Parts: sequence; C-alpha cells; structure tokens
Amino acid sequence: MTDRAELPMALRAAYLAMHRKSDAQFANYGVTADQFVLLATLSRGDALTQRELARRMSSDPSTVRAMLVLLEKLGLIERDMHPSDSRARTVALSVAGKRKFRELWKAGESIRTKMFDSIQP
Amino acid sequence: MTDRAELPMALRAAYLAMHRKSDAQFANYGVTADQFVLLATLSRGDALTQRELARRMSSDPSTVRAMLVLLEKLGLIERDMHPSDSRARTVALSVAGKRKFRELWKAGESIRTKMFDSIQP
DNA sequence: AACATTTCGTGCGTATACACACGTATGTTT
DNA sequence: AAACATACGTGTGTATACGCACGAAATGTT
Repeated sequence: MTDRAELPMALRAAYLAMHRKSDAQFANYGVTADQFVLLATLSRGDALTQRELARRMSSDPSTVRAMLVLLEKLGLIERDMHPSDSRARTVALSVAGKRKFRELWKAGESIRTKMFDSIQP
Repeated sequence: MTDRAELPMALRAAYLAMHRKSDAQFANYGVTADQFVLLATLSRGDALTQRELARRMSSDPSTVRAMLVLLEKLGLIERDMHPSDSRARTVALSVAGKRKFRELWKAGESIRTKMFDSIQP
C-alpha cells in the first residue's frame, strides 16, 4: 500500500510530464499544449461561450480569454456576438483553425497512444 | 472502453482540480500549493542543490529559483554555499520553515484523505 | 597542463492559472 | 416597473512552467 501522500505528487508528476512532452511536440506546429486543448474542445462543439469553453477545458475564464486573444491573432479561432445574450461572445474554430487542428490531432497521436498503452494490462 | 483521447483530458482535469483546491486551502496559511510541494520536498532531504530539488519536484530549475526567492523572503528556507561545488547552492528549511510545514501538513490532511479514499475499492 | 564538454545558477521572454474587481447585461423578486 | 442578485467578459496582479542563453565552475579528454 502506497502512502496517501504519494498520490498528489504522482498526479502532479504525471500531469507535468505529459504537459512538457505535449508542449515540445506541438511547438513544432506553432501552438502550445494548452492551445491544443482549447482547439480540441472547440472542435467538438460549435459556438460555445467563453465561459462554457473554459468549463469544458477545466480552465478559467480569465485564462481562456488570454488564450483566445492569442489564437485570434493566429487566425485559428473567431469570436462573434452571442445571438441572444449581448454580454456573451461565441467562439468557434476558423477554417484555418479546423485545418490546423486536424494536423495537430495527428501530431498528438503518438503521445496519446503511448499514454494509453502504458496503462493497459 | 474509454477513448484514448479521454485519458489526457482526465489527467489534466484531475490535476487542475487538485491544484485549485490545494491552493485555496493553503492560501489560508499564506503559501501556494506549489510552495507547499517545495517545502514538503525539502522536509524529506536536507541540503539539496536547487537542481536536485527541482528534479524531485518534477519541476524546472528556473521555476524553482523564482519560488526560492519568494520563500527566502518569507523566511521559510535558507540558501547556503555548497561545500565542495562553488557553482551550486544548497537549500534547506529554516526553523520557521519547519514549523510552518508542520502546520501546512495538517492543513492538507483532509485533501489527501479525500483523494485517497476516493480511489479505494 | 591546455582545451573541450558538461553542469550549476541566473536572467529573460512567453504562456498558463487563477483570484479579484469592474462595468454591463440578464433574470428574479417584489 | 423597480430593485436586487446573478452571470458574462474584461483587466490587473501574482505565481508557476519552461525554453533559451549566459557566465562561472567542475569534469573529462588529449
């Protein structure tokens, strides 16, 4: 039986290692690991509000906003007015963003496979 | 069978949730979750070099340095010259740091217990 | 011993993570 | 309808996370 104190440290070690590996891999394509997460989240549901996007990413609205500003400059996402709520803005992948995401998805395949296989019996 | 793509997102969600909870808890004691990790690592091995400390924390030497500067201001750690390697510096908990860590350890007990129990059969 | 390689800490730039406060807009209660 | 609470995005400040480059020192090679 492992000590209870090891679980938090193991979770931390696992996440940081995955993040570093992913960041290095995606850097070859001009985006960060977290930007990949954002793009991946958008690719599954169109026209999300920033808040809903943040929620699905397990992230924070402030953080997501900063990321959206960068991704908008890169032309990968688009922000429009919400049809019924004038406080909110909707976010969606641009055409270039969809194309980029398909590329990124392939680039991340090896990492996902290795992670997944490493916990298979 | 869950999709391979869910594992990375689950790891991310788990880590960020833990980090947020820990940060909120430790904020009551004037430190961050990551500072707690650093102090905990120091409490298990004295006189570590900054690099070795970073390695054991699954962190980065640059990051650890910034944290050490802050923790030194708080009087929780001390940095001295390495006895044989004049490039390196050794880091250790101060007396106040040891006392603070005992307090923090208790404060984190509930989070560790909940996490641990949540994965028990 | 002279030189090359590696290692340690530092400094810098960029990207997250998140709390908090603010203004504006929605919704809710009276 | 008016007052109130709540929700959305924004802006700010602080703390990581990490790559990269630098000078200084240790180690390895010839």
